[in-house]
Formats: sequence, C-alpha cells, structure tokens
Amino acid sequence: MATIKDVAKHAGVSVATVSRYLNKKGYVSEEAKNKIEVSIKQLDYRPNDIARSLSTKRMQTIGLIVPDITNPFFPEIARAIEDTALLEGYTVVLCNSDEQVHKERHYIETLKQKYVAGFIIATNQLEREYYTGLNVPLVLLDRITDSQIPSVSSRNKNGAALGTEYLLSCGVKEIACISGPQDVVPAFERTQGFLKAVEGLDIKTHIVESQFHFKEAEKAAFELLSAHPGIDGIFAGSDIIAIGVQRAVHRLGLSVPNDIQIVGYDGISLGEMVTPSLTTVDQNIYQLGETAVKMLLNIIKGKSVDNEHVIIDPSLIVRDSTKEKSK
Amino acid sequence: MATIKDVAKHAGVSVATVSRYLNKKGYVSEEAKNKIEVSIKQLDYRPNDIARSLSTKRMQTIGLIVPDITNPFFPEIARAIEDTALLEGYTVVLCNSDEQVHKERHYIETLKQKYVAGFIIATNQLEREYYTGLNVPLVLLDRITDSQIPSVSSRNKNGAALGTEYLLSCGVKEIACISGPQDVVPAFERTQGFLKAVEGLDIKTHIVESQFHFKEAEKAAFELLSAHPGIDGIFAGSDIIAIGVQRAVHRLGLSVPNDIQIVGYDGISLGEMVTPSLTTVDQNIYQLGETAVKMLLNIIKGKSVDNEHVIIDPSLIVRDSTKEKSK
DNA sequence: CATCCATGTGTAACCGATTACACACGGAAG
DNA sequence: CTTCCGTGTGTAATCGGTTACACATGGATG
Repeated sequence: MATIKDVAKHAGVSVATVSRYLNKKGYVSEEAKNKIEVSIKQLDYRPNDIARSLSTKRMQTIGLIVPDITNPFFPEIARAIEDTALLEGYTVVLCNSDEQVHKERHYIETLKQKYVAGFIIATNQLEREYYTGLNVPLVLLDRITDSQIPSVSSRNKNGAALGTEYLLSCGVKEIACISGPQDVVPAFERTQGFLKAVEGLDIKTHIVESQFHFKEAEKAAFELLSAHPGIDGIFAGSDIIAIGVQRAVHRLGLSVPNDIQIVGYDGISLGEMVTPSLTTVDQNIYQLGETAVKMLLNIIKGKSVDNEHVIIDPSLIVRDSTKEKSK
Repeated sequence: MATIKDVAKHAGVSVATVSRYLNKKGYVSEEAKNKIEVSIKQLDYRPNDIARSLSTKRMQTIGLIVPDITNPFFPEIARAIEDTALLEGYTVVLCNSDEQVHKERHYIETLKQKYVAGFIIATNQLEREYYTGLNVPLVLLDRITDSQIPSVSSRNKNGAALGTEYLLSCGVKEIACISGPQDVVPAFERTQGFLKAVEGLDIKTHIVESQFHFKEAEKAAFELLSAHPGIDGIFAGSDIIAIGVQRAVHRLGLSVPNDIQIVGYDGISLGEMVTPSLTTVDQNIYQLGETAVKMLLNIIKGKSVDNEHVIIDPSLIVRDSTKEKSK
C-alpha cells in the first residue's frame, strides 16, 4: 500500500506538502494541489490512520459504553450512533459494561490506550471525578446526568406523565406503575412523571420497583396483580418491563387491553412485535443517538462549550395494549 | 504517561531489552526482568497500542460485521464474541452492514486501514475473491460457508429436522414451513431439514419464504393461514419469523398452541419473553460466537490451519408454543 | 587451544504520518 | 531602496514502539 512518501515522490513534492494538502493546513499552491491529487488517485493512496494517530494522539474512533446489550434499547441506540458516526468518518467501538464498574473502567482504559477521540457513556455509575479526570471528550447518554458533563437525555418526567395521562384517559380506575430501579436516573424521573399525573386524582395507585429485566418485571407484575385484582391499568418504566407485565397478565388468565391496559416506555421495535402490540412513550431513540454523536464531535472539534445539555421530547405511540374510551 | 524509554532508563537497560521482555521474545536475564518489572509498576507504564501497531502492522482489535443489528440474534452473538475477545485482550468493533455490499466493503477497508487483526463476518454476500484477496485472517460465522475459508456454523439441517420432528410428535396434521430467504445459506439448509423430516409422510405440507423480519413473516403467515385453515403446525426459519407467525395467528383469532403449534429457530432470549413463550431450536448462540473468536485468534497467531470448519449442534428447547401429545 | 553456540544486551533504523523551523520569493509599505 | 509580510516549500525531528544486527561473555566440543 502506498505511503505518503510514495505520493510525494510521484508528485515531485515533499511529504510536508502532501501532508498539508491532506489536512488542509498551511499553504499549498494550486499547482502542487493538482499534482498531488493526480498522484493520490494513481497510487490509490489512503493515509494510514495508525501512523497519523501516533502523531496526533487521537483516533477517528469513538467508544460507546452501554450497560446491557441484551436490553434491546441499547442495540437500537447503538445503531443510530454508529450510523451517524460513520457519516462523519468515525468508527464506533461498542462496549458492554454489564453494569459492572470494573468492566467499564477496563474498557475506558483500553480505549484510551488506543487514543479514542471520545466516549459516549450510557451507564449508571456516575463517578464525576473519574470521568472529568479522564481528560477525553465525552457525553453522557440517557442514563446519567450531571451538570458538569455534557449530556443528552429524554424528558422522562414529561414522557411518563404523558403516558400515564393517556392511560387515565382510557378509563383506567386503579393504576399501577412498575418502575425501573430508582437509582437509575431516568427510571426515577419516570416515576416522578407518573406521580405528577395521578396527583390529586381520586384513584387508587400503586408503585412497584423492578429491574429493567423481563423476568423480574413479570414476577413483580404477577405478585402485584394477584394482590390487587382491582388494577386495570399499568404504566411500565420501560418497554421490556411492559412486556413482562403482559406476560404476567396472560398467566393470570386476563386479557390486554380488555382487563388490563398497559403503556410502556422507550419505543423499541420489539413493542410492535409482541401481541398485543404495545402502546408506549417513544423516546425517539434514533434522535437521541444522533444528537449524542453530533455533540461529541462538536466537543472533539472544539466547537462546543463543555457543558451543554440536550433534552429530547418523547411522544406517545398508541397501539393495541390500550383501548380508547370512545370505543 | 510513561513510555518504554522511561522504563528503560529507570530500569537501567535499553529499550530493546524492555521490548523483548514485554513481548516475551528473545533472551532477557532474570536480573533485567526483575528490574523492568519494578520499573513498570512504579511508573505505571502501559505499552502504547498505536505505536506498537505502527511497527507490527496489527492491532489487538477484531472487526465483526453483521447484516442487521436490529435482528436480536446478532446482538446476542456479538455479546458472546465481545466477551470472549476481551478475555484475550482484544477489542471488537461491531459493524452493521445493513445487508449492503458497499457498506460492508467500506467497513472492511476502514478497519484494514486501522490494522485490525482479523474479521468475523456474518453477512451474506460471499465474494470469495474479495475476501481471500484481503490478506487478513477471517472466519465466516453462521451465514455463509465456503470450503476455502474457515467458518463456524450451526448444523442447520439437523436442527430443522429436530424441530420439525418435534412438531410432528405433538400431533400436527398439516404443517407449514415459513422459511427465511433461500439465498441465505442457513435458511436454505433449514428448509432442507424440514423437508427431510416430512419426507415420505402422509401429511399435507406447505413452504413459504419470508425475509428474517417480523412484519413480513406476519404477513406471510397471515396469508398462508387464511388460504389453508387446516394448518395446525408451523416450523419457522427463525425465532423472529416465529414471533411474526404468533401474531398472525392471534390476529386470526386463533390460539397458540391450541389451534396452531409453532417451533422457532435460533434460541434468542426474546423467545422467552413472548406470550406464549416459544418452543425453538437453540443454535447455541454463545458457543457459536465463542468458537468463532477462538478460531480467529488461532489463525491470527498462526496456530491453526487455514480452512477449518466447525459445526455446532443445535438442541431443542420446549416451551409453550407447542403442546406434547400426552397432555 | 581454537571453534562454536547459547545467552544476553545495546544501537540505530524503521513503521507512516505530523509539524516546527528555516528559507525563498515577490509585492507592498515606508 | 530597504524592510516586512504573505505565500509556498523542504528538511528533519518526533510520536512510541519493534527488531535486525553487531557484539560480548562463557562453557562445551573437537
């Protein structure tokens, strides 16, 4: 494979000139420019990223750290991130921390070693000191927020209120919220949204906490519904939880949406696949990922102030796990 | 951050000696070894992967190319691959080709540029010339096989026969196979397995082709079942297809497994989440991924012959989308 | 005693880029 | 006619490693 030297020789200029041309830095005459362009074409030259990185100490790579890749929300957002990054010439390395701090650190260290340009971090364990000490651009995505570190997230409280209100508008008389773990910020915010929506209403409400895992959610819903047969509406802290709830309802011999109506949260594509399909609060996953990448690249390129916070508005998708009152 | 020179100086030896120690290549005396170890600890030295790669022309990175990351099979296998690679000190870059040849090529070129150590390729478009011309270690995973290139795959024909036979043993009288696209090798093989299982039996059979997508499968199943109300058993070419079928059955006002029994193929975790949960042929996704990595690393390290083929045996998981005859 | 080989180490070239610095040229300003 | 500055270019150091090669030592072999 051709190197910059070959190009320089072929074009009859020095490597410095070629490098200047490549990076659009410094002066290069029209004449030199043309000769270099021809040589690059003829030799099918492509700059060697590794060599470049050794000088610049930066790779065109961004690290994405997610807590649980088997939760379909994350592959979906990963895809958005990858797509967007690719368009900008960046490669993304996807790392699965399994919610374990040591794994997360290991990945961060390893990738720093490889000179990643920046990180997008979608995990829980916020350790500000650690992140800021990193001295690498990063943006927090979805799960944690901190005023010191740029972030993009969903307006969870409003979204949850939106979903809960819709559920109420469908005529629900006794409502439950099966939330994600309350130490995970968005899960907490969603619970707040639920509370806001039911506040002051003369209606029985329940709140139960679960992990963002299907089986646990099913168990929690099963127990809750067994204990309170009057419940006819459930707001779930995530689509995966909602799907667990569906299954619990089914096991109890009840029907969705006739006996119990369900609203989920996330807008993952899985929601369309289950039966009945899931009414849910769509947090606009693609946009979330896209925004995170753009923000990170701005920071990398020094175009952005360091503590911007973008919050994306969710919207409601009505499907078959609820039924409108008019029907 | 400390460099190899700092370590050499601190330990009172030359950089060559330190490098030899690090790579366990060539002779290093006990005494030097000890001094170097101490210095590395004290300086918290870590070799710079980029610099190393510039000389060796190889990174501790492996590229994984999948055709569709929104198909849950691939995140699951990606996870296995990542886990295994990590243990060996390799990072994996996950790339989504979207079934597009040009995207796949783009990724391969980009990653070659970055000196990946090798590729694991799980896409369709087999272009032997291109791959072999690549001159980078690679193993094909799951979707394509070629005698010239090492591969790991599932014993699809047997697995499909296994699933079909089980369906028959559950008392199915008119059976259909909704397969994946027949130009995708495993999908084709599974259809063959289905045919083998029903061969010579006095039973009505149908075969319909679908993409590996939920919606299309639902549509295909809906049409098939509408046209042939006698069908009481369906073997699906993948779990995603099976889930589409479930939904079609539901839309027709029928019940799984009472009216129609379903067997899927893959063993993705989604199969446990749907209602009713899916009886399926488990292709042992984790093992598939793990094996692919180990094989690739053997090739990279020159420990392996170049055209090994591992075929992994699938097994049946019985859940609620079928009902045993005895019941 | 000469030769050979295994062991151990250091020097310096090299991987393929970036970039600081020196220098040359020509027109404008004083 | 100097002086200065904007353009344009090349030389060589540098990034942090790997490794070919030269060389030293000391015991075994013939």
